[in-house]
Amino acid sequence: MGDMVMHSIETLRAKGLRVTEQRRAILEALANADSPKSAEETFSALPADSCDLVTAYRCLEQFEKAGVVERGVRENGTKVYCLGHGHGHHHHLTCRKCGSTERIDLCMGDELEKVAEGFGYTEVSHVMEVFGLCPSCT
Amino acid sequence: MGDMVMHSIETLRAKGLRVTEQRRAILEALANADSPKSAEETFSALPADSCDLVTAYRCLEQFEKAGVVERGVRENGTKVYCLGHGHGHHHHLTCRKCGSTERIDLCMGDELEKVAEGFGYTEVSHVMEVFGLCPSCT
DNA sequence: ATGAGTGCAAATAGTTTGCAAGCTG
DNA sequence: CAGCTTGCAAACTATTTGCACTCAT
Repeated sequence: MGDMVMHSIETLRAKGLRVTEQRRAILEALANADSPKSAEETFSALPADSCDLVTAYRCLEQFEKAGVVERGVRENGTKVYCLGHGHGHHHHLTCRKCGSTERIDLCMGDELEKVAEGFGYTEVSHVMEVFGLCPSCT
Repeated sequence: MGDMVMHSIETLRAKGLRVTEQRRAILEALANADSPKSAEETFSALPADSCDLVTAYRCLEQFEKAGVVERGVRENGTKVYCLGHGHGHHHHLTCRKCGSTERIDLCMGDELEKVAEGFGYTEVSHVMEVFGLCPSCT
């Protein structure tokens, strides 16, 4: 089990959440993923019968609240998750056709926060996804 | 009827799309909106019996393909549309609680495109939404 | 006239909820 | 042992599709 997963588990405990086999499996799956995954995708990446799909949805939601995963949105609106700790906040470039992704470290979170504060907004967060056609799909 | 709507109608014609009463109504509704609207919201903003909800979905989709509206995604994944404000690609800051929005002109489209091209990607587009708690909801 | 566009009904996809039973701390 | 978690079924929301009919060009 990677550092990522162990650290996430610590965080869960620290927040009073329980650590079950299902949650471990989901964290493992996310840790092994090279791109953000939807609940369904995370679920299919799990060893057979690890848990119910509904549980995947519920855990991912909890994980997000606990801050161990970051949530994004695909071009079509599906929510996607990826383990955040250690990776830092980042974004993804996704191929519209084949779905392959690249990590993008470019982010203007700070600027956004500044602008938002200018409007008097607090607890600012943002979601950004970049899409295109990858070399092999062009 | 505003310039916005007229210009959009021109564009539709130019792309070989037909101009119906329903489409005019939808364009009007978007023109009067001060923030991006979902298909359902656009539909409810229409004068009674302007058209079917399904038609709203279909038109918005066509409008996006034709380039007369820009599409975004809410934090929860619902798709939203707005008339390209005088062409300026821009983003929105949305209050998580009351839904009010502010326009944000900050955008790093160019940088993104450059990065994406570095990966060999073409036809790059991006979606970004910023969320927070507005002054009155804090 | 002819094919794009529309309405209505019904199907999907993604996600959420209710409730009884199971397991963690 | 209390109550967070899970599984299963069912409900829901947002969106899409099939088909016959209508209307813009």
